[in-house]
Amino acid sequence: MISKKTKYGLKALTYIARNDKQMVPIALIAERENIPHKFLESILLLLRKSGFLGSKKGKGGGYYLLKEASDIYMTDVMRILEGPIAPVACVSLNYYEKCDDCEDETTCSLNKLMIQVRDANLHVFRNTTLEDLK
Amino acid sequence: MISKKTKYGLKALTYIARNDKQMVPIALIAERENIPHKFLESILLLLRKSGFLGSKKGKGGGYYLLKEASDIYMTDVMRILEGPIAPVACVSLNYYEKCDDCEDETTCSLNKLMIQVRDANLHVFRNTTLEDLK
DNA sequence: TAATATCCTAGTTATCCGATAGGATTTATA
DNA sequence: TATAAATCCTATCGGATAACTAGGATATTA
Repeated sequence: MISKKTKYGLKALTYIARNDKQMVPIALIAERENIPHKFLESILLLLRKSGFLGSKKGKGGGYYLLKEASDIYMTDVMRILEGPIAPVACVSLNYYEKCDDCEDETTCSLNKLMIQVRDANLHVFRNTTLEDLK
Repeated sequence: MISKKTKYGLKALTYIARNDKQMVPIALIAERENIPHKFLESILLLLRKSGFLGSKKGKGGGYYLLKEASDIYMTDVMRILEGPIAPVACVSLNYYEKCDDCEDETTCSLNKLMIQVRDANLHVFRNTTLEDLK
């Protein structure tokens, strides 16, 4: 199950994408999408620092997409918001970590299944961009 | 990412499946698979109460499969150990729950993506049995 | 009756999730 | 130039959950 952070983040990105070429303030998204204002603030800050969003301060300011929605892939968004796409770190492409309970990955009984799950999810996320959520 | 409970549970089931027709005591699995004994105990208890395992107390006792490994589907195991397969409750087949932030699921921007993710995972789990992990 | 198992309930500890507080900074506009 | 409207940033907090442990009750075998 994905976190609320991820869910809110995706909804916010979609909202911003729908209002492209305009500044979208946090307060507007928060209200329309029923997301706690301060929580959303921290999420948008993260998305900005991760290079998805630009922002402008002050009156009339807000957030906007730095790229075309069709160039924003779910793989990248999910990794920032939710973390690894793989179900276990030992089969993660971007967040690899060795299992401490497992001697040898090649003989681990779960390895094949975990890779299948990873790839199934990757396939979906690689073939979906923010444009598809609009 | 799956919990250690799920990981340990799957490893234990596989271990038991490999030693089918024999009683397998917790202590043996714990040692061979590097799983904390007491933690594993609670997991096997759950798997027994969920109908995957049978057990026998006392000397020479242990756990055994109640069904053929090829009849134990990952969908069922994952739902018990990990919970919903769906990434959000509002697209879950077995654990459905309405979103509190969402008015209408049919117009929710995430709905289609979430269903795709759910189905991708379901497809893997429906086509994998414990036999495949042996 | 001693050794070996599971059964069961109830903890404990640490981490993370979800959300909030409160001010600093920047910008537009009246 | 004052003020309102935004983001920026750090810090914090309560509650839930994950991971694991304790300790005995109960059953079985030899």
